[in-house]
Amino acid sequence: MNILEKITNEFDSFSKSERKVAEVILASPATVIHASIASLAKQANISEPTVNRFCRRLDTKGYPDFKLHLAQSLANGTPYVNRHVDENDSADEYTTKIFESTLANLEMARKSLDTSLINRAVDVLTQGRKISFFGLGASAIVAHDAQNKFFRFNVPVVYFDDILMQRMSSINSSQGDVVVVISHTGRTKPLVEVASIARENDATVIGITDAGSPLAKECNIVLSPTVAEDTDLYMPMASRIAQLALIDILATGFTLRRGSKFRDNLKKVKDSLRSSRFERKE
Amino acid sequence: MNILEKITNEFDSFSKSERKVAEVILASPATVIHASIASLAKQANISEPTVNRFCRRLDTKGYPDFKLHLAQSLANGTPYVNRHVDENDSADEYTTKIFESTLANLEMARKSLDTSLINRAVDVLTQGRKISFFGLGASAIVAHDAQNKFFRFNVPVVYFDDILMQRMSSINSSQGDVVVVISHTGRTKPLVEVASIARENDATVIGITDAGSPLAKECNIVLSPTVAEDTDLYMPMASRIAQLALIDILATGFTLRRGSKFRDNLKKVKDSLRSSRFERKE
DNA sequence: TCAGATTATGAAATAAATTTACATAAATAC
DNA sequence: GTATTTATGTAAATTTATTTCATAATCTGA
Repeated sequence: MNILEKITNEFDSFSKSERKVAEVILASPATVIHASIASLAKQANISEPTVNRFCRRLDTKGYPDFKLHLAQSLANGTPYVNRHVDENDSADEYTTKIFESTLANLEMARKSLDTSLINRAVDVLTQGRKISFFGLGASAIVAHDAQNKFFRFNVPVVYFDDILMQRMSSINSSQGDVVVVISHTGRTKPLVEVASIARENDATVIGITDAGSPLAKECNIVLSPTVAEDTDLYMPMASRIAQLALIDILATGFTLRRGSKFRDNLKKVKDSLRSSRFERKE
Repeated sequence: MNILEKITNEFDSFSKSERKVAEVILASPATVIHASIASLAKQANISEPTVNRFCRRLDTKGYPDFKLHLAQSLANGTPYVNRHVDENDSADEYTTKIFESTLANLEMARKSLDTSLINRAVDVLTQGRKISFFGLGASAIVAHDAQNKFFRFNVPVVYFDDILMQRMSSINSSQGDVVVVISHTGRTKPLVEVASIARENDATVIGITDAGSPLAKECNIVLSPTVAEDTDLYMPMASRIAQLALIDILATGFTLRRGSKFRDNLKKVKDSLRSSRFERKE
């Protein structure tokens, strides 16, 4: 764990003097990195050995080692899922915060994904006779993107963002068909029904959704890229970006499984666009 | 610059003894972090002051400061835009690579964005009478997503992924209208024409595209989230995720500009979904 | 509330690590 | 091949960090 987070977490268990040091450190960690133990002690109004004890309490070998850890925490660009945009933020500030939060959430999603399940999902996708991607609202975009990727592979693929079309399509599905349902919360009733219908018709259902949700229960395979609870406060943000990254992963897995000859297809699709483009001059 | 890269770059300009230290450091930087100047000197078979001079040569204050820099270089986890997926990668490997590349590219996009232009774009958007988002292919998804966000603000907003609709729509635009055209390359001929038509009809055109492209020339404001050249090798990946992050930023700027009363709107939209959802149990 | 125990803190001494000053060796130029 | 510059090492000085030990603060249980 990041030592800055550790200080924050354990703050309550610190003694009076330790809290003083902690406050000074948290206030400006970047300055502390270049301070000697003496100057830090002075800033915090405590003695040098107390600083030293503080460092050891945090499982470092001593003050210099502590500074090393601190430097590393800072270098990580500080992953602050929790840095919320504020009313009076400048363009510069909210831009930074949104990027930081997106990065931190992607990192989180990556850790939460089970690669053995990804592997199984890729298996299923490559063996599928027909692939359908269903999503509503922000997840419709992810489904749309998935179609855009998979159609390049020259496999039958459809995408619907209309609940009626999704229903009709899943009623017509059968063994060998793969249905991918996408929903961040996994609690959208009509979509849960769609998944259920698809299963009743023997299609394999892959869910890109919250692992414990009602939707997840209807799926054969559940992939759940988890992001921080509070990031989609007013509108979907981090969740859909994490879902898109997952689509990239599935598409990549798909092409790898299909072998190298197959990859020529991709090039063909890409080249087909050329005539509608302005040439690059360089 | 990363101090490890710096050592590599300047290696040729080092003296004989300096090279010895450099070699030891490059061989196992993680070990050096915990070594004293004496032990490093011994390992490199040179004297302590030489190590010290080596550190200063690299623009650090001395050995401890050098270790700090080194620690930070290591902490950065090494940004791997260039770690390409390999034929024989396991699910675990390609998952990691895609996440890393996405993260690195987002970081890159963040650095490339000019926040003062974002600020101007937000100005234009808040003052627009009607907002249109146009994109084709993978960028259509981004336009789709933008519509999904901006319609929540209760402003007239449309999105088209069909080139004919885009043309018709821009022919009908007029002063006060804002047209946002999205294209990674900025070289898709029909879309450049659409932008040109919109401008002729006095709409304000915001481009989310490559800064030097033909499309950029037709825009009043150009926002260009730059990603590494080779990441969209076979299909759009990093580019569209960076574009989506930019949409988040514009949408956030929009809500901030509109003030707090306005944010109730967002809550209303979100609440309206409740009845179609399964309740959470916890 | 108070004695006794425990824990926290700081002053001074010690130990460790780093830097400086200076001398010598190596490399380069003329 | 000597003069000059540059590179390196030894040893001393300085800075920095740690340990020891005494004292102060806090807590425990009658």
